[in-house]
Amino acid sequence: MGTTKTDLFTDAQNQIATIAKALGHPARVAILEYLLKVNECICGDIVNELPLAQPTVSQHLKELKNAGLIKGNVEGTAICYCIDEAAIERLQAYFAGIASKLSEKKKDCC
Amino acid sequence: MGTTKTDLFTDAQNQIATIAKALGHPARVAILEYLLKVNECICGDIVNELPLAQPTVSQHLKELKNAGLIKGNVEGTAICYCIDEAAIERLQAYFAGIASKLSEKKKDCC
DNA sequence: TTTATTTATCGTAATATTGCAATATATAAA
DNA sequence: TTTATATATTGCAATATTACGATAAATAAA
Repeated sequence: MGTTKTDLFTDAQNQIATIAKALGHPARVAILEYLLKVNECICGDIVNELPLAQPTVSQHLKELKNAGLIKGNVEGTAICYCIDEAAIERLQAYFAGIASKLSEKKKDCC
Repeated sequence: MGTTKTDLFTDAQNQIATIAKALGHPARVAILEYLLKVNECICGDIVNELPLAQPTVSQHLKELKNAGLIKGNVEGTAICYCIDEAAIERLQAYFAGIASKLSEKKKDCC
């Protein structure tokens, strides 16, 4: 118990869930928005932007990276992080698809 | 510890995180997709669609409802569930906004 | 080499999530 | 009222997440 039964669902469902889960924490949303605001690779600097301790930020960055939402390369002493467009586009396409299917049908329920 | 420090982030960041978190489990993605496929209110039936026990499904439905992703009304013995368009549209707009800002800038990094 | 700086990892405590059996609740049907 | 059916809640065990201090690793600068 306590473990998500991923084998019972499709790959597509698991992939969406993985990306969504990575954004399921405000610190990780804040990191994404900061990377977007600066709009270029950030080398160092992210830790100072967040009201959390350095190991905690490092852990959140790792989760975003594992989920494919950000990319990062070693750049000397610092690390160069930026948003991975592919993941964002996948999410955007997914929800746009749902929204368009929803608009096709009746709203007179619930 | 173990608790997310929501007070350190903006309301907007917490709202996105809450909705994303609700979709951070494949069973809840599957529920959303099932509601979309049927494209009308579902009264009963959801439990049979998922490979999980009834209390587990009930719990997932509760989380989707708390996050505002689905709506549900009591309908006799059954419960009528359907997708809440507003939440989907908020997500779609959020990611579309990120995607468009990303496309404005250089890609020659990371 | 030594020192400073930056990020990652380890270890751990507190809390949250997942899943389900058992049970409760609520309504429909007999 | 009794029975059947559908969903919710409770309680619990297993696991995951969150957060951070301490420490390691890796590179730049002195």
